[in-house]
Amino acid sequence: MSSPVARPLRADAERNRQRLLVAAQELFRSRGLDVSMDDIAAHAGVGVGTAYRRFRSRDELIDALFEERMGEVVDMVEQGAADPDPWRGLVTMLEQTLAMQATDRGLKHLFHSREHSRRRVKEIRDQILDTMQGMVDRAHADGTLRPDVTLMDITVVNLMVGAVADLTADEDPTAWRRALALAVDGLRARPGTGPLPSEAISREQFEAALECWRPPAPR
Amino acid sequence: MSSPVARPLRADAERNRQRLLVAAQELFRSRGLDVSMDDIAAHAGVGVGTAYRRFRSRDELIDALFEERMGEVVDMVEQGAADPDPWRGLVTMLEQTLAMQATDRGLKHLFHSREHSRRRVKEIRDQILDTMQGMVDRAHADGTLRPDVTLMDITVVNLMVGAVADLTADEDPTAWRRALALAVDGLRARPGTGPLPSEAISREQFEAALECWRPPAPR
DNA sequence: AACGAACTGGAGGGAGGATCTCCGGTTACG
DNA sequence: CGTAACCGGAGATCCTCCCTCCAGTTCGTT
Repeated sequence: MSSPVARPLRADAERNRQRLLVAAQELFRSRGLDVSMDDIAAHAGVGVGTAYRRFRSRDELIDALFEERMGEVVDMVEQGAADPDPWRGLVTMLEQTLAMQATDRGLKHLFHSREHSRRRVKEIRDQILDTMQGMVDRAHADGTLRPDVTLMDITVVNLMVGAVADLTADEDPTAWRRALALAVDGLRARPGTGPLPSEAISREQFEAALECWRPPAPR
Repeated sequence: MSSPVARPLRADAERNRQRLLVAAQELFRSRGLDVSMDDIAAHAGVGVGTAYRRFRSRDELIDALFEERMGEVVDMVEQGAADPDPWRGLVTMLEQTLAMQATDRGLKHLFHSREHSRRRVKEIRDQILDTMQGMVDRAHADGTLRPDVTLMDITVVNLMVGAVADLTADEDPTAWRRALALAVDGLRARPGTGPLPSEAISREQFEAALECWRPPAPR
């Protein structure tokens, strides 16, 4: 049996733990999860040894930071799903999740990796997709969403606008909004738009594609 | 003065040179330009030493392979510009250049790096953008292109559909066509579409953004 | 068929970068 | 004030990539 009461850390140790968490948070946000422990420790103004003493590995640090935050994304999606106007719900959902991606590459990275999906990410992603499927169905019934657009097309839009967000983040953090506006106009049902070419990608294909996303090269 | 007549390579040497070129071509296409000489040599069934004997550096190999191919991209764009219907020209131009990106990550990589733009890439890119500006102007005059869409928006569409092409290339090599169809519908002029949010990105910002593109992580 | 020049493969040295350990010195706190 | 807890960061280990070097092989010429 493990010790029932873990003695609290000494004051300096706890302070350093916090510093490490803050530093990791900042670096993960701006650069994605591929940040070395050396970088994190340096950014926290602490030795690497200290970093490894508090967090056995980078994964443990990631868990400590992101466990709760993943829920935020679920909330964004469900908030959109709760909108009585399905079209507006869909659009605000895209806006919200993209705003997240634009400001937190770490969280984005987490959702895109199968690496960390050994934990809860997979289930959360499935849950989100189920909710989104409902939104798509209602927007179809409503007649506002182009009928030949599928759930996977929505995720592809998310992916492609997300790419704009990634690449332009350091130059113009709002540039993705224009790209989203264009894409959203493409999603809207309208007379005279022919059927979409090719087939919609399958869910498995999409998961596989997600997996190899990497944050843009730092400059 | 350099030797006026370079003696031809011995038969085996020439054979290996060809093998290296083919191997490099294949790897660059499928993985982008970040392929090690070790990989190329191995893929050619040849020692690394041989690779370095024939090509002083990877850059030399890249030059040998891509010098002429860059012209193809210019042709694609100019072919679109020559279309009497400006809208159709714009769309086919996007299709062509994206089809290229979907099948040749090396060429894509070359166009996106400032690294290699010390050579001709920069001028070629400028030339392409000038031609495209003309297309955009004519499509505006024609009334088919949404009036608030700028040249840079077109390049952003290219970038974002290109991201889809990148990430889905191994799963479904045609998936990008659907994404392009959606985006193109968003570009079309239509009554009732409000002004686009945010500002169009500047050319300098776009160049900077391009630079940090990386091919997706291999699986 | 035999010889010298041209060529080959791949071991290995050097550079860089990440992970993780170890220990002499420092600090908190009962 | 003593000691258990904690600290920093040098450096061991393991990658991967670049590039060189040379003993051994192959070509093509005589």
